[in-house]
Amino acid sequence: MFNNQIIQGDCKEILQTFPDNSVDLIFTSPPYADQRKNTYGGISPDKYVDWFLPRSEQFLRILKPKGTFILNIKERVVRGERHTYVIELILKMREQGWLWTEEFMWHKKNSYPGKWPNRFRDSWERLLQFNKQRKFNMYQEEVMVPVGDWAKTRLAKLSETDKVRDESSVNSGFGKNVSNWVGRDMVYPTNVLHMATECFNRNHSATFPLDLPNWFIKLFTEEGDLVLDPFVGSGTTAVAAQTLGRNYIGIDISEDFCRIAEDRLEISQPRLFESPNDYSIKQDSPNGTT
Amino acid sequence: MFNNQIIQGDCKEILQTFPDNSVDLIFTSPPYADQRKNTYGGISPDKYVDWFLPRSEQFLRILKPKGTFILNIKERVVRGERHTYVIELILKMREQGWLWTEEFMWHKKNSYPGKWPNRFRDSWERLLQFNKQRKFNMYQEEVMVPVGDWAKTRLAKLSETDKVRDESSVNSGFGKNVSNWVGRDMVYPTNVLHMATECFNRNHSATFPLDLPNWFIKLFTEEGDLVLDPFVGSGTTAVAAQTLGRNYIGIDISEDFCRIAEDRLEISQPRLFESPNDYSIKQDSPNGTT
DNA sequence: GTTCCGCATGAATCGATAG
DNA sequence: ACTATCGATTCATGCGGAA
Repeated sequence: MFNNQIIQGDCKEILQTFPDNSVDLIFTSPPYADQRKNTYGGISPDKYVDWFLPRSEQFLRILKPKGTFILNIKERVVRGERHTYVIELILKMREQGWLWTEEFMWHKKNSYPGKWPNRFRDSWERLLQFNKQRKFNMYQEEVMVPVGDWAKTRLAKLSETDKVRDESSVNSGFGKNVSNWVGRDMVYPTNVLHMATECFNRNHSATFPLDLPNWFIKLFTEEGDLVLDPFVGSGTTAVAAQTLGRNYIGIDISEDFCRIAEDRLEISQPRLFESPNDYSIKQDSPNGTT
Repeated sequence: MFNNQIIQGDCKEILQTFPDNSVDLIFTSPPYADQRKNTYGGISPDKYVDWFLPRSEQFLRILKPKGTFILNIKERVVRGERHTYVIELILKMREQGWLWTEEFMWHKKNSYPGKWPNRFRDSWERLLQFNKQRKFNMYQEEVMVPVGDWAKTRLAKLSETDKVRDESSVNSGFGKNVSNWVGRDMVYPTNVLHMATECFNRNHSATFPLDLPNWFIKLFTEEGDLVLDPFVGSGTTAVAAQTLGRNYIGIDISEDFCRIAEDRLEISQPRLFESPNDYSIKQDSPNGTT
């Protein structure tokens, strides 16, 4: 098929040539409404849902039954209000047959600066998880994180004070949980991710950090699986998939972006032989102090 | 009127006795669907919107034109999916006349423990901001936070070495730049709040940390303003308002909760004479490392 | 070789000005 | 009135050069 390629075109048309149930993970950050006008022509917020739905219909068809679709998106402010196109999209996609399984939170540590009389800087984006079935592939152990300071300090004093408390306060839920942590270095993460945007690469404006697709690819796929990004842009998703030993397909309507993505894939390829697992996931430790 | 009281009853009826445009801030964390069954009879997720709308209609009427409504809520999981009642509520409240101004994010640093095969621990909640007008009262300076580690480490040596340099090299352009930073260790926060839940209150569920109402009361009201919590529960919002020198009104359908709230208000009252501003806001520093 | 600092750069938003 | 463009605002981040 098209494995490990960047394809130029509109994913609405390109994907029609794909067979049913063939993709393990779709991870994408589509052009936000009116946001990347120069490359995408600027979809107006009011028409965004209608623009998106025929594409998500294709996503639904080509996704494997146990596959996952992660949609990175954030609504913009229109006339002083958060626009509703994202939450309307969720409702419409459910009518289309999607399950809205979860909403992860990307806390952008370095959000865009600015000051306004009626709002603060927007510092988070949504990562909507959609599935075809209630049962889907999830490899939670792959994204475990080192235990945070909270647990470290808590467990240090456990033997002294908390063991006594453990007996006295049974229904706090705390004492029982602590015993699960003892002797562990790694814990499961939460649904909040703390990552900085990458605004330093001059050649390509990577919209999200490599760690973001990295995390979800590890979580929802195994090696050899197929990862699709239908709005691949500068190719961050494809690079992450390639580095992690997954197959990738990237689609973008812009020829320039396709070329940039191919260049990045070319450059990142040799790294496989140097340090295969050099991408550290800076995901939040459960207490958020990392 | 009812200033500085806890009122037992259903806010839908109680609020009908309130005059129009009389409240400066409504801050509340309503009973989540099916969560506080024993007290509110357990509103089923599918009926939640219909249950809420007549109440939010009263909120809209009694709120001052430049006032704000902060709604702390999070949809629960139903049959493996995030339920849609929260986003449906947003759409319906807009039809009611509300403006959906912003969505703050409360990152719960110590989320409820647990492990499931298909999802991680839920570590964030929504704080939906609604307004009647595009222009509303906002006192941003009241919630400024210490500057992040970046500036801390970089400016740490300023007072020692660089102040000397400042005098010797006048036209380097460096001295002028420094003057902007010296004495300025506070920056505006973002729309992501990092606070731990308070897990010591065992008798009543659905508690949020005192810092949460504290932060919004400081941000959206001045001293002497009126703060309403129509689902006051154990009284956290009222205590915060009282401590900050605002007037409060708390409403709850449960007599037990009303008594607990009144007790807490009684206890917290004397603190005013000890240390009026002793509640440190642990809001996120912009880089999220706090 | 470290550590340290200057610099450019963002999926932004508002208000004013202009057609 | 309603849209389109532009300037001002602001701060975390990594790179590159300097000490």
